[in-house]
Amino acid sequence: MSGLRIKYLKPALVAEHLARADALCAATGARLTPLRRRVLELVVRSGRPVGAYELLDQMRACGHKGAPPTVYRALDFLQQQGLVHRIAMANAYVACSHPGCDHHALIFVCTECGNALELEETQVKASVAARAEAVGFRVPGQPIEVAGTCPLCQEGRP
Amino acid sequence: MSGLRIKYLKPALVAEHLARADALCAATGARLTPLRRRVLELVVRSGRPVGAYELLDQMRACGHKGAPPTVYRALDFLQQQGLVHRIAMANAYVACSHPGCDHHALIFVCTECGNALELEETQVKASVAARAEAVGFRVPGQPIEVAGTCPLCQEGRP
DNA sequence: AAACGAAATGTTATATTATAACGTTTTCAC
DNA sequence: GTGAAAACGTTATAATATAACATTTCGTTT
Repeated sequence: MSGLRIKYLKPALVAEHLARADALCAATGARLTPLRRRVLELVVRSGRPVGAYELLDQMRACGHKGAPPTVYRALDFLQQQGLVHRIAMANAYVACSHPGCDHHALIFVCTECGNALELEETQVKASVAARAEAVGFRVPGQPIEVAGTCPLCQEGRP
Repeated sequence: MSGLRIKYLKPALVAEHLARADALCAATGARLTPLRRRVLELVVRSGRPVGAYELLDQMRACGHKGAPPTVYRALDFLQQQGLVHRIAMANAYVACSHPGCDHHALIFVCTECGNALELEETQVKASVAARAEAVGFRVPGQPIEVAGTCPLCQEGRP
């Protein structure tokens, strides 16, 4: 991960994302508390996978006195609600781009810049499911991470 | 990960695996030193994904005075040679089941027992490649991790 | 064989990521 | 209001991984 292109989402898109989260949680009875909502907002605003301690620093920069468990608990909740995905290969967390739907099957992660692209997808999902069935594995609908190089980083731009 | 079934490979299979590694490294000029070979042997013998510190403990149990970098460097080398895969979701390392071929495309990882199953695969690989091309991502041939539950763990056996 | 440079290994310290454990506060149902 | 459960605060620590630099080994050249 060399040049970490910063990529903040437009405020309007952030607001829209949060509103959708509000609606989803209201529908399921899950409690999107101010703290959890704040963490989600930070993840959404980043527009890319961010580390837990990065989020913690941002919380602190905004005056919040928090420790790691604060962030990790919020992230756990957000993952359970399908609002955030954990990218294992990057030890990072990214906002789900289609919360509410469970079409999300594929996340391309750029090993150069750290950005990620989540796709709605059926073909890969289907072929994985077929293969899983063949060997007796049961696979839940979690997104699949694929490492690669994004278009921008392929052009030599760091 | 509840019941961690122990699953040691038969000595004959371990020897065969190591011999193949010897041959591959001899062919490419890579130096499979005693230390690296020892680490590979431990990974192969485990027959499942193992943590770096687990390997370190085994090294120490056999009288080797080593520190983390020792194991991590050996693992880095083995990964470069395609002899070992890192399972990011488990922070663990597993022997490649088809070293030398690059058919490996898919690794099912059981979140219950921690075992993994590596498959030679073309369908998933092809659909991922198609999707990657559509969005401009370049994806190297690294195996794809898929979390799930293995047949044994589905039967209630921990 | 001696000397050199590069690769590998040893060693110490520390960074990074994540969770355990327990106390306090808030929230909600009754 | 009261009690139980959920959420949050706080401290400490576990688990994973790497930085930095010294030493040794190895292959090559002289």
